[in-house]
Amino acid sequence: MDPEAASISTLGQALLGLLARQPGTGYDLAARLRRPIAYFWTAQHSQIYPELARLDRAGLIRHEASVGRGPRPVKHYDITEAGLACHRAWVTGPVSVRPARSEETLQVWSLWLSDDPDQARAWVTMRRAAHDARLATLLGERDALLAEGPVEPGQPRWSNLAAVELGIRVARSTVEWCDWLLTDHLPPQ
Amino acid sequence: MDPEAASISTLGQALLGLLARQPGTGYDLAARLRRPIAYFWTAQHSQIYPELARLDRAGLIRHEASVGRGPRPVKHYDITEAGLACHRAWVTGPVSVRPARSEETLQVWSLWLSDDPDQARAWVTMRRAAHDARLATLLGERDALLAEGPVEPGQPRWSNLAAVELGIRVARSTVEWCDWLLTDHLPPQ
DNA sequence: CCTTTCATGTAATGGGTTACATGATTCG
DNA sequence: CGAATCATGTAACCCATTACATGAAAGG
Repeated sequence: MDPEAASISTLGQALLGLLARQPGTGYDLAARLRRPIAYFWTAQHSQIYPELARLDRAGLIRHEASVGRGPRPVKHYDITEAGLACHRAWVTGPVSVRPARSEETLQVWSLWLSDDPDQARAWVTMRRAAHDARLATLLGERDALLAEGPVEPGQPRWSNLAAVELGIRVARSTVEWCDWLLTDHLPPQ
Repeated sequence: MDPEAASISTLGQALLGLLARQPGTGYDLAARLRRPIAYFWTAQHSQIYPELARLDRAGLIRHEASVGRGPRPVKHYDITEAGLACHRAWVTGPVSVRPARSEETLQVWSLWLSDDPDQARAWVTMRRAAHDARLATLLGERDALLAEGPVEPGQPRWSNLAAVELGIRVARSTVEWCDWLLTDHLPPQ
Protein backbone atom coordinates (compact mmCIF):
# COMPACT_ATOMS: atom_id res chain seq x y z
CA MET A 1 0.00 0.00 0.00
CA ASP A 2 2.86 2.28 -0.84
CA PRO A 3 1.76 5.62 -2.31
CA GLU A 4 4.95 5.46 -4.41
CA ALA A 5 3.58 2.39 -6.17
CA ALA A 6 3.18 4.39 -9.37
CA SER A 7 6.93 4.80 -9.87
CA ILE A 8 7.58 1.20 -10.89
CA SER A 9 9.99 0.61 -13.74
CA THR A 10 8.86 -1.12 -16.92
CA LEU A 11 10.75 -4.24 -15.92
CA GLY A 12 8.92 -4.15 -12.59
CA GLN A 13 5.58 -4.09 -14.43
CA ALA A 14 6.73 -6.94 -16.67
CA LEU A 15 7.49 -9.02 -13.57
CA LEU A 16 4.14 -8.10 -12.01
CA GLY A 17 2.48 -9.22 -15.25
CA LEU A 18 4.27 -12.55 -15.08
CA LEU A 19 3.36 -13.09 -11.43
CA ALA A 20 -0.26 -12.09 -12.10
CA ARG A 21 -0.38 -15.07 -14.44
CA GLN A 22 1.48 -17.51 -12.22
CA PRO A 23 3.80 -17.37 -9.17
CA GLY A 24 7.41 -18.57 -9.41
CA THR A 25 11.05 -18.11 -8.52
CA GLY A 26 13.31 -15.43 -9.98
CA TYR A 27 14.97 -18.05 -12.12
CA ASP A 28 11.59 -19.17 -13.39
CA LEU A 29 10.53 -15.59 -14.20
CA ALA A 30 13.76 -15.07 -16.14
CA ALA A 31 13.00 -18.15 -18.24
CA ARG A 32 9.39 -17.11 -18.86
CA LEU A 33 10.61 -13.64 -19.83
CA ARG A 34 13.00 -15.19 -22.35
CA ARG A 35 10.61 -17.49 -24.07
CA PRO A 36 7.38 -15.91 -25.14
CA ILE A 37 8.01 -12.25 -24.27
CA ALA A 38 11.45 -11.84 -25.78
CA TYR A 39 9.84 -10.36 -28.92
CA PHE A 40 9.00 -7.18 -27.04
CA TRP A 41 10.95 -7.16 -23.76
CA THR A 42 14.00 -8.86 -22.27
CA ALA A 43 16.08 -8.73 -19.10
CA GLN A 44 19.00 -10.61 -17.60
CA HIS A 45 18.80 -12.31 -14.23
CA SER A 46 21.26 -9.75 -12.88
CA GLN A 47 18.57 -7.14 -13.41
CA ILE A 48 15.64 -9.31 -12.31
CA TYR A 49 16.81 -10.28 -8.81
CA PRO A 50 17.34 -6.72 -7.55
CA GLU A 51 14.05 -5.63 -9.14
CA LEU A 52 12.18 -8.43 -7.35
CA ALA A 53 13.74 -7.27 -4.09
CA ARG A 54 12.49 -3.73 -4.76
CA LEU A 55 8.93 -4.91 -5.55
CA ASP A 56 9.04 -7.00 -2.40
CA ARG A 57 10.08 -4.03 -0.27
CA ALA A 58 7.27 -1.97 -1.85
CA GLY A 59 4.76 -4.65 -0.82
CA LEU A 60 3.67 -5.38 -4.40
CA ILE A 61 4.90 -8.96 -4.24
CA ARG A 62 5.73 -11.33 -1.38
CA HIS A 63 7.93 -14.41 -1.10
CA GLU A 64 8.40 -17.60 0.84
CA ALA A 65 11.94 -18.85 1.22
CA SER A 66 12.93 -22.48 1.32
CA VAL A 67 16.28 -24.20 1.53
CA GLY A 68 17.81 -24.36 -1.92
CA ARG A 69 20.32 -26.64 -3.51
CA GLY A 70 22.86 -23.85 -3.88
CA PRO A 71 24.39 -21.70 -1.15
CA ARG A 72 21.33 -19.40 -0.93
CA PRO A 73 17.67 -20.07 -0.13
CA VAL A 74 15.15 -20.33 -2.99
CA LYS A 75 12.51 -17.59 -2.99
CA HIS A 76 9.04 -18.35 -4.34
CA TYR A 77 7.38 -15.09 -5.31
CA ASP A 78 3.70 -14.26 -5.61
CA ILE A 79 1.83 -11.05 -6.37
CA THR A 80 -0.10 -9.22 -3.61
CA GLU A 81 -3.45 -7.44 -3.84
CA ALA A 82 -1.61 -4.12 -3.90
CA GLY A 83 0.64 -5.40 -6.70
CA LEU A 84 -2.30 -6.53 -8.78
CA ALA A 85 -4.02 -3.17 -8.33
CA CYS A 86 -0.82 -1.33 -9.28
CA HIS A 87 -0.38 -3.47 -12.39
CA ARG A 88 -4.04 -3.12 -13.41
CA ALA A 89 -3.73 0.65 -13.18
CA TRP A 90 -0.65 0.54 -15.40
CA VAL A 91 -2.02 -1.62 -18.26
CA THR A 92 -4.66 0.83 -19.40
CA GLY A 93 -2.58 3.86 -18.51
CA PRO A 94 -0.78 6.05 -21.06
CA VAL A 95 2.09 4.52 -23.03
CA SER A 96 5.35 6.19 -22.00
CA VAL A 97 6.80 7.60 -25.20
CA ARG A 98 10.30 6.24 -25.06
CA PRO A 99 12.30 7.29 -28.13
CA ALA A 100 12.52 4.86 -31.03
CA ARG A 101 15.79 2.97 -31.38
CA SER A 102 16.11 1.20 -34.71
CA GLU A 103 19.73 0.71 -35.62
CA GLU A 104 18.53 -1.07 -38.73
CA THR A 105 16.71 2.01 -40.02
CA LEU A 106 19.75 4.11 -39.19
CA GLN A 107 21.75 1.87 -41.51
CA VAL A 108 19.13 2.29 -44.23
CA TRP A 109 19.37 6.01 -43.73
CA SER A 110 23.07 5.80 -44.70
CA LEU A 111 22.72 3.05 -47.28
CA TRP A 112 22.92 5.62 -50.09
CA LEU A 113 26.67 5.80 -49.29
CA SER A 114 27.30 2.18 -50.28
CA ASP A 115 29.51 2.42 -53.35
CA ASP A 116 28.86 -1.21 -54.28
CA PRO A 117 25.19 -1.82 -55.27
CA ASP A 118 25.65 -5.60 -54.90
CA GLN A 119 26.56 -5.13 -51.27
CA ALA A 120 23.44 -3.05 -50.66
CA ARG A 121 21.30 -5.75 -52.32
CA ALA A 122 22.98 -8.42 -50.22
CA TRP A 123 22.32 -6.44 -47.06
CA VAL A 124 18.62 -6.03 -47.83
CA THR A 125 18.36 -9.72 -48.76
CA MET A 126 19.90 -10.65 -45.42
CA ARG A 127 17.44 -8.39 -43.60
CA ARG A 128 14.54 -9.95 -45.50
CA ALA A 129 15.63 -13.42 -44.42
CA ALA A 130 15.89 -12.35 -40.78
CA HIS A 131 12.43 -10.76 -40.72
CA ASP A 132 10.94 -13.67 -42.62
CA ALA A 133 12.32 -16.10 -40.05
CA ARG A 134 10.80 -14.02 -37.26
CA LEU A 135 7.48 -13.99 -39.14
CA ALA A 136 7.57 -17.79 -39.46
CA THR A 137 8.23 -18.22 -35.74
CA LEU A 138 5.37 -15.90 -34.83
CA LEU A 139 2.98 -17.66 -37.21
CA GLY A 140 3.92 -20.94 -35.54
CA GLU A 141 3.26 -19.37 -32.15
CA ARG A 142 -0.16 -18.22 -33.28
CA ASP A 143 -1.06 -21.63 -34.71
CA ALA A 144 -0.08 -23.32 -31.46
CA LEU A 145 -2.20 -20.82 -29.53
CA LEU A 146 -5.29 -21.32 -31.69
CA ALA A 147 -4.87 -25.10 -31.66
CA GLU A 148 -5.18 -25.08 -27.87
CA GLY A 149 -8.80 -23.99 -28.12
CA PRO A 150 -10.92 -20.85 -28.50
CA VAL A 151 -9.36 -17.60 -27.34
CA GLU A 152 -11.64 -15.28 -25.37
CA PRO A 153 -11.16 -11.89 -23.65
CA GLY A 154 -10.38 -11.93 -19.95
CA GLN A 155 -7.91 -14.78 -20.25
CA PRO A 156 -4.11 -14.57 -20.55
CA ARG A 157 -4.25 -16.38 -23.88
CA TRP A 158 -6.27 -13.51 -25.34
CA SER A 159 -3.37 -11.14 -24.58
CA ASN A 160 -0.91 -13.66 -25.99
CA LEU A 161 -2.83 -13.76 -29.26
CA ALA A 162 -3.09 -9.96 -29.46
CA ALA A 163 0.65 -9.51 -28.88
CA VAL A 164 1.61 -12.21 -31.38
CA GLU A 165 -0.80 -10.79 -33.95
CA LEU A 166 0.86 -7.37 -33.66
CA GLY A 167 4.27 -8.95 -34.12
CA ILE A 168 3.06 -10.85 -37.18
CA ARG A 169 1.69 -7.73 -38.82
CA VAL A 170 4.84 -5.70 -38.20
CA ALA A 171 7.12 -8.53 -39.37
CA ARG A 172 5.05 -9.07 -42.50
CA SER A 173 5.05 -5.40 -43.48
CA THR A 174 8.80 -5.26 -42.92
CA VAL A 175 9.33 -8.24 -45.23
CA GLU A 176 7.13 -6.51 -47.80
CA TRP A 177 9.25 -3.39 -47.44
CA CYS A 178 12.37 -5.45 -48.20
CA ASP A 179 10.66 -6.79 -51.33
CA TRP A 180 9.65 -3.29 -52.36
CA LEU A 181 13.30 -2.24 -52.09
CA LEU A 182 14.62 -5.30 -53.93
CA THR A 183 12.22 -5.18 -56.87
CA ASP A 184 11.89 -1.51 -57.69
CA HIS A 185 14.14 0.65 -55.63
CA LEU A 186 17.68 -0.66 -55.86
CA PRO A 187 19.96 -0.63 -58.88
CA PRO A 188 19.35 -3.97 -60.68
CA GLN A 189 21.69 -6.99 -60.85
CA MET B 1 43.59 5.79 -38.67
CA ASP B 2 42.83 4.16 -35.38
CA PRO B 3 42.61 0.35 -35.52
CA GLU B 4 39.89 0.66 -32.85
CA ALA B 5 37.69 2.47 -35.37
CA ALA B 6 35.30 -0.49 -35.44
CA SER B 7 34.16 0.02 -31.86
CA ILE B 8 32.07 3.10 -32.52
CA SER B 9 28.75 3.41 -30.72
CA THR B 10 25.50 3.59 -32.65
CA LEU B 11 25.20 7.26 -31.82
CA GLY B 12 28.69 7.73 -33.21
CA GLN B 13 27.62 6.13 -36.48
CA ALA B 14 24.50 8.30 -36.55
CA LEU B 15 26.70 11.39 -36.23
CA LEU B 16 29.07 10.12 -38.94
CA GLY B 17 26.02 9.61 -41.17
CA LEU B 18 24.89 13.17 -40.57
CA LEU B 19 28.36 14.59 -41.25
CA ALA B 20 28.68 12.44 -44.40
CA ARG B 21 25.69 14.35 -45.71
CA GLN B 22 26.75 17.78 -44.56
CA PRO B 23 29.21 19.31 -42.06
CA GLY B 24 27.96 21.35 -39.11
CA THR B 25 28.22 22.25 -35.43
CA GLY B 26 27.15 20.01 -32.57
CA TYR B 27 24.08 22.15 -32.09
CA ASP B 28 23.24 21.79 -35.76
CA LEU B 29 23.66 18.00 -35.63
CA ALA B 30 21.37 17.80 -32.60
CA ALA B 31 18.69 19.69 -34.54
CA ARG B 32 19.09 17.51 -37.63
CA LEU B 33 18.90 14.42 -35.43
CA ARG B 34 15.65 15.70 -33.93
CA ARG B 35 13.83 16.54 -37.08
CA PRO B 36 13.88 13.82 -39.69
CA ILE B 37 15.61 10.99 -37.82
CA ALA B 38 13.64 11.08 -34.57
CA TYR B 39 11.42 8.29 -35.89
CA PHE B 40 14.23 5.78 -35.47
CA TRP B 41 16.94 7.40 -33.32
CA THR B 42 17.28 10.27 -30.89
CA ALA B 43 19.91 11.79 -28.62
CA GLN B 44 20.23 14.81 -26.35
CA HIS B 45 22.96 17.40 -26.80
CA SER B 46 24.49 16.25 -23.51
CA GLN B 47 25.24 12.95 -25.21
CA ILE B 48 26.22 14.41 -28.57
CA TYR B 49 29.02 16.76 -27.46
CA PRO B 50 31.09 14.11 -25.65
CA GLU B 51 30.55 11.67 -28.53
CA LEU B 52 31.80 14.24 -31.05
CA ALA B 53 34.90 14.71 -28.89
CA ARG B 54 35.50 10.93 -28.97
CA LEU B 55 35.10 10.72 -32.75
CA ASP B 56 37.46 13.66 -33.07
CA ARG B 57 40.09 11.98 -30.90
CA ALA B 58 39.74 8.80 -33.01
CA GLY B 59 40.43 10.83 -36.16
CA LEU B 60 37.07 10.02 -37.75
CA ILE B 61 35.98 13.64 -37.77
CA ARG B 62 37.84 16.94 -37.51
CA HIS B 63 36.84 20.43 -36.44
CA GLU B 64 37.69 24.08 -36.85
CA ALA B 65 37.02 26.34 -33.91
CA SER B 66 35.91 29.95 -34.20
CA VAL B 67 34.97 32.53 -31.62
CA GLY B 68 31.35 32.01 -30.59
CA ARG B 69 28.74 34.26 -29.10
CA GLY B 70 28.69 32.34 -25.86
CA PRO B 71 31.53 31.70 -23.43
CA ARG B 72 32.99 28.84 -25.51
CA PRO B 73 34.29 28.67 -29.07
CA VAL B 74 32.01 27.25 -31.80
CA LYS B 75 33.29 24.02 -33.36
CA HIS B 76 32.49 23.26 -36.99
CA TYR B 77 32.79 19.53 -37.57
CA ASP B 78 33.45 17.62 -40.78
CA ILE B 79 33.99 13.95 -41.56
CA THR B 80 37.47 12.65 -42.49
CA GLU B 81 38.40 10.00 -45.05
CA ALA B 82 38.90 7.51 -42.23
CA GLY B 83 35.49 8.41 -40.81
CA LEU B 84 33.77 7.93 -44.16
CA ALA B 85 35.46 4.54 -44.62
CA CYS B 86 34.46 3.49 -41.10
CA HIS B 87 30.86 4.56 -41.68
CA ARG B 88 30.69 2.85 -45.11
CA ALA B 89 31.91 -0.39 -43.56
CA TRP B 90 29.20 -0.12 -40.90
CA VAL B 91 26.17 0.52 -43.17
CA THR B 92 26.27 -2.82 -44.95
CA GLY B 93 27.57 -4.68 -41.93
CA PRO B 94 25.45 -6.96 -39.74
CA VAL B 95 22.62 -5.41 -37.73
CA SER B 96 23.44 -5.66 -34.04
CA VAL B 97 20.54 -7.55 -32.50
CA ARG B 98 19.64 -5.33 -29.61
CA PRO B 99 16.67 -6.68 -27.68
CA ALA B 100 13.22 -5.36 -28.55
CA ARG B 101 11.73 -2.88 -26.12
CA SER B 102 8.04 -2.27 -26.72
CA GLU B 103 6.36 -1.12 -23.54
CA GLU B 104 3.16 -0.85 -25.55
CA THR B 105 3.16 -4.57 -26.38
CA LEU B 106 3.95 -5.36 -22.75
CA GLN B 107 0.77 -3.54 -21.80
CA VAL B 108 -1.19 -5.52 -24.40
CA TRP B 109 0.30 -8.66 -22.91
CA SER B 110 -1.38 -7.77 -19.59
CA LEU B 111 -4.52 -6.21 -21.05
CA TRP B 112 -6.47 -9.40 -20.27
CA LEU B 113 -6.38 -8.25 -16.62
CA SER B 114 -8.45 -5.14 -17.29
CA ASP B 115 -11.71 -5.76 -15.43
CA ASP B 116 -13.47 -2.95 -17.30
CA PRO B 117 -13.89 -3.73 -21.06
CA ASP B 118 -14.68 -0.08 -21.80
CA GLN B 119 -11.31 0.94 -20.46
CA ALA B 120 -9.57 -1.60 -22.67
CA ARG B 121 -11.45 -0.30 -25.72
CA ALA B 122 -10.56 3.27 -24.80
CA TRP B 123 -6.91 2.32 -24.48
CA VAL B 124 -6.81 0.67 -27.93
CA THR B 125 -8.68 3.62 -29.44
CA MET B 126 -6.09 6.00 -27.99
CA ARG B 127 -3.29 3.86 -29.40
CA ARG B 128 -4.97 3.83 -32.80
CA ALA B 129 -5.13 7.63 -32.81
CA ALA B 130 -1.45 7.93 -31.91
CA HIS B 131 -0.30 5.54 -34.63
CA ASP B 132 -2.62 7.13 -37.16
CA ALA B 133 -1.14 10.56 -36.41
CA ARG B 134 2.36 9.16 -36.92
CA LEU B 135 1.23 7.59 -40.19
CA ALA B 136 -0.15 10.92 -41.40
CA THR B 137 3.10 12.71 -40.57
CA LEU B 138 5.15 10.11 -42.43
CA LEU B 139 2.86 10.25 -45.47
CA GLY B 140 3.36 14.02 -45.51
CA GLU B 141 7.10 13.52 -45.29
CA ARG B 142 7.00 11.14 -48.24
CA ASP B 143 4.87 13.49 -50.34
CA ALA B 144 7.27 16.34 -49.67
CA LEU B 145 10.19 14.13 -50.66
CA LEU B 146 8.60 13.00 -53.93
CA ALA B 147 7.50 16.55 -54.78
CA GLU B 148 11.13 17.68 -54.71
CA GLY B 149 11.89 15.59 -57.79
CA PRO B 150 12.81 12.04 -58.79
CA VAL B 151 14.54 9.93 -56.16
CA GLU B 152 17.47 7.84 -57.35
CA PRO B 153 19.93 5.47 -55.65
CA GLY B 154 23.26 6.90 -54.57
CA GLN B 155 21.70 10.07 -53.21
CA PRO B 156 20.76 10.86 -49.60
CA ARG B 157 17.15 11.38 -50.64
CA TRP B 158 16.96 7.75 -51.73
CA SER B 159 17.77 6.67 -48.17
CA ASN B 160 15.28 9.17 -46.79
CA LEU B 161 12.55 7.67 -48.94
CA ALA B 162 13.46 4.10 -47.96
CA ALA B 163 13.43 4.94 -44.23
CA VAL B 164 10.13 6.85 -44.45
CA GLU B 165 8.57 4.04 -46.48
CA LEU B 166 9.49 1.52 -43.78
CA GLY B 167 7.98 3.78 -41.13
CA ILE B 168 4.79 4.14 -43.17
CA ARG B 169 4.38 0.40 -43.59
CA VAL B 170 4.94 -0.34 -39.89
CA ALA B 171 2.61 2.48 -38.78
CA ARG B 172 -0.09 1.37 -41.20
CA SER B 173 0.02 -2.26 -40.10
CA THR B 174 -0.12 -1.16 -36.46
CA VAL B 175 -3.23 0.92 -37.14
CA GLU B 176 -4.76 -2.09 -38.89
CA TRP B 177 -3.94 -4.20 -35.84
CA CYS B 178 -5.83 -1.72 -33.64
CA ASP B 179 -8.82 -2.00 -35.99
CA TRP B 180 -8.61 -5.80 -35.88
CA LEU B 181 -8.76 -5.63 -32.09
CA LEU B 182 -11.60 -3.09 -32.02
CA THR B 183 -13.86 -4.83 -34.51
CA ASP B 184 -13.54 -8.51 -33.69
CA HIS B 185 -11.43 -9.17 -30.67
CA LEU B 186 -12.68 -7.07 -27.80
CA PRO B 187 -15.97 -7.42 -25.94
CA PRO B 188 -18.48 -5.18 -27.78
CA GLN B 189 -19.95 -1.86 -26.59
C1' DC C 1 12.25 43.58 -21.82
C1' DC C 2 11.34 38.91 -22.43
C1' DT C 3 11.56 34.83 -25.05
C1' DT C 4 13.67 32.13 -28.49
C1' DT C 5 17.68 30.66 -30.89
C1' DC C 6 22.50 29.69 -31.17
C1' DA C 7 26.15 27.34 -28.82
C1' DT C 8 28.82 24.23 -25.62
C1' DG C 9 29.74 21.92 -21.92
C1' DT C 10 29.41 18.94 -16.88
C1' DA C 11 27.07 16.17 -13.06
C1' DA C 12 23.86 13.04 -11.16
C1' DT C 13 21.07 9.32 -11.78
C1' DG C 14 18.76 5.30 -13.87
C1' DG C 15 18.49 1.37 -16.85
C1' DG C 16 20.83 -2.43 -18.91
C1' DT C 17 24.71 -5.72 -20.31
C1' DT C 18 28.68 -8.37 -19.27
C1' DA C 19 31.34 -10.54 -16.19
C1' DC C 20 32.40 -12.47 -11.60
C1' DA C 21 31.04 -15.79 -7.97
C1' DT C 22 29.02 -20.04 -5.72
C1' DG C 23 27.22 -24.66 -5.49
C1' DA C 24 23.93 -28.81 -5.69
C1' DT C 25 21.35 -32.00 -8.79
C1' DT C 26 20.32 -34.35 -12.98
C1' DC C 27 21.24 -36.35 -17.36
C1' DG C 28 24.04 -38.35 -20.81
C1' DC D 1 32.94 -37.54 -15.21
C1' DG D 2 31.49 -33.58 -17.62
C1' DA D 3 27.80 -30.63 -19.18
C1' DA D 4 23.43 -28.61 -18.49
C1' DT D 5 19.98 -27.08 -15.31
C1' DC D 6 18.39 -24.95 -11.09
C1' DA D 7 19.18 -21.05 -8.21
C1' DT D 8 20.75 -16.44 -6.41
C1' DG D 9 23.38 -12.81 -5.93
C1' DT D 10 27.29 -8.58 -6.70
C1' DA D 11 30.45 -5.42 -9.41
C1' DA D 12 32.02 -2.84 -13.28
C1' DC D 13 30.85 -0.54 -17.03
C1' DC D 14 28.16 1.73 -20.89
C1' DC D 15 24.40 4.22 -22.64
C1' DA D 16 20.88 7.61 -22.03
C1' DT D 17 17.97 11.14 -19.63
C1' DT D 18 17.41 15.04 -16.70
C1' DA D 19 19.15 18.76 -14.64
C1' DC D 20 22.71 22.32 -13.85
C1' DA D 21 25.44 26.08 -15.89
C1' DT D 22 26.82 30.04 -19.01
C1' DG D 23 26.09 33.75 -22.20
C1' DA D 24 25.44 36.52 -26.67
C1' DA D 25 22.28 37.84 -30.52
C1' DA D 26 17.87 38.34 -32.65
C1' DG D 27 13.00 39.02 -32.77
C1' DG D 28 8.57 40.36 -31.01
